[in-house]
Amino acid sequence: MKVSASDRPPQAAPLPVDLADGVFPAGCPSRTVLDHVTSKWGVLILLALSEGEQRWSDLRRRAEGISEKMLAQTLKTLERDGLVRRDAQPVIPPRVDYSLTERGYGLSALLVPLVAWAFENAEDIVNGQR
Amino acid sequence: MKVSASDRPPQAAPLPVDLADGVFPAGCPSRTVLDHVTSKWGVLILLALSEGEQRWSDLRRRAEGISEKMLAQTLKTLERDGLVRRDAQPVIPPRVDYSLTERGYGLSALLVPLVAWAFENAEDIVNGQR
DNA sequence: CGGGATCCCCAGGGATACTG
DNA sequence: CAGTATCCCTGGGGATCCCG
Repeated sequence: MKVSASDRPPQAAPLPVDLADGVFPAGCPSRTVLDHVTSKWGVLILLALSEGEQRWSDLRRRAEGISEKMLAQTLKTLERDGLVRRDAQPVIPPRVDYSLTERGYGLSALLVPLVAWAFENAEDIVNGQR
Repeated sequence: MKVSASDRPPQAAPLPVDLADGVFPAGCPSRTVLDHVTSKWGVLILLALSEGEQRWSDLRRRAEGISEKMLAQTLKTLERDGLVRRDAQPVIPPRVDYSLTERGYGLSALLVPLVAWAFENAEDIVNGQR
């Protein structure tokens, strides 16, 4: 059964079926990946790295409020997902650089507009709260 | 000190300064908004609603695995943020329709490519794990 | 400097039961 | 049908100490 266009806002559009079928099921891999990528700190780290290579301490300062544990965990997850490259140099004191992989850059290109949207709409949203 | 272009992958680009300043600080509103929007269930609900108006029970079935508590909580948060519109009809049995607001649609337009990315890359990513 | 290992805590979230 | 209320628990995540 079809629904006439006037029944819903003009912007409403059906998702590609394979996308809908692929993401909504409970156990699907895309859910896991989505969780990694949209995690509280994951977004910020990915965003920071989209500006280029950064050191551990840079990231720690950049993602204000992150604990060492969560930074390590987030970076490890993103590295396992093939989104972040880790370059450890065997010097004293140690120096480790993190950067995005090709795939990581592809993702960050989608994340940047999202974060920009959040930034632009944040004030309106919190104001509407009261 | 400047870094020459060859030192980093060609895709690396600085974020707009106001964006970087706005999102990385700990207490900023954009962090909160971002957390709502990228929350585990928030993304799926927003995505489902991007296809048009849906009822509570539709959403519950769609976002497979969500508990009633989390569905209620997620919808309430998104409604407070002005992203989701709630239309309760005073009939027996009750019927409540949820749909995206104008702002919600703007957001979903950014979310769809992200979820599509997750779906397309999910297999590669989990395969790379072993 | 860049982490790893531990301990510990509370709130995020599930399950169940009830209601308008 | 569309929620609310309650109980309960575990694992996400902070704090701290240590090590190469």
